[in-house]
Amino acid sequence: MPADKGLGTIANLDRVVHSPARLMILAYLAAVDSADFIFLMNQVGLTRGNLSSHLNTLEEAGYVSITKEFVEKVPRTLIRLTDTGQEAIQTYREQMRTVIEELL
Amino acid sequence: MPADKGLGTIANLDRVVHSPARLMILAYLAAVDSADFIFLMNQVGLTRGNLSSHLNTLEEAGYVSITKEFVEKVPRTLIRLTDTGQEAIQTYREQMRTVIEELL
DNA sequence: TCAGACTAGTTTGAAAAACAAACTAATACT
DNA sequence: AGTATTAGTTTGTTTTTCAAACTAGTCTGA
Repeated sequence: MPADKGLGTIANLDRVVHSPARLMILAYLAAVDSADFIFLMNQVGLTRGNLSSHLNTLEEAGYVSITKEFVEKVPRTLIRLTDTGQEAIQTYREQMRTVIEELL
Repeated sequence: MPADKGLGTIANLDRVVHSPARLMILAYLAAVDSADFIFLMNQVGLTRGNLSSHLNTLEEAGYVSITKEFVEKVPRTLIRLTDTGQEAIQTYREQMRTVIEELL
C-alpha cells in the first residue's frame, strides 16, 4: 500500500469502473439508463465478444442488470444500470476528482 | 471507435498515464519533481520489480528521465518528470475532467 | 422446403499488461 | 573469507483485454 494519503486514493480506485472500455459502457448507460446490446456496441465501438465479456464483468459486480426478452421473435438484450452501478460511478467520480486536484 | 463524441474522449485516454500504478508514480513525481527509486517504491507501495518495469514504460514514453549516480559508493537512481511527462499529465487531467462532467 | 445469409450473442484462445519471485552485482559488516 | 544488505533487473506467472470462431435461431428466395 502507498504510504501517502492521496496516492491511496488512486490505489483504491474501482478497477471495474476504471477500465476505459467499461467506463465508456457505464458513461453511456448513465446517460440513457437502458440500452440494447447492438446499440451499445455501436456507441462504444467494441466488438460483440468484447462487449459481451465486459458486460459479464459488470453484471458480476452488480453494476448492470441484463434482461433478455423476445420482441417479434427477435431476441433483445436490455442492459440497465443498477442502483449499485450508479453508486459505483458516483464514488468513482468523487475519487477521480480528488485525484485530478492533487495531480496538479 | 465510439460513435459518441464524449465516449471518444474516454477511448483516447492515454493508457500509459491511466494505469493506476503509473498514475500514482506520476502523481508523486508531479508533487516532488524528483525522487529516488527506493523512496518512490515506499510511497507508491509497489514491489521493486513492479516499479522497475513501470518506470521502464514511463521512460519509453518519454514521461520520466532516469539518471543513475553514485553517492558515497552507493548507487542512486533518480527519477524525474520530463516536460513531456508534465504535458501528458496536463492533457490527462483535462480529458478526465471532461469525462467526469459527462459521466454525471 | 431447403440452402444461404443475417441477427444476436457466447465461448474460446491469443496477445498484452501487471505483478512478484528469483536472480545479479556491488558494498559493508564481523 | 563468508554472510548480510542495498539497489535494481530479469523472468515467469497471473490477470485482463480483445477478437476470431462458434452457436442458435430467423428470414428470404429459388
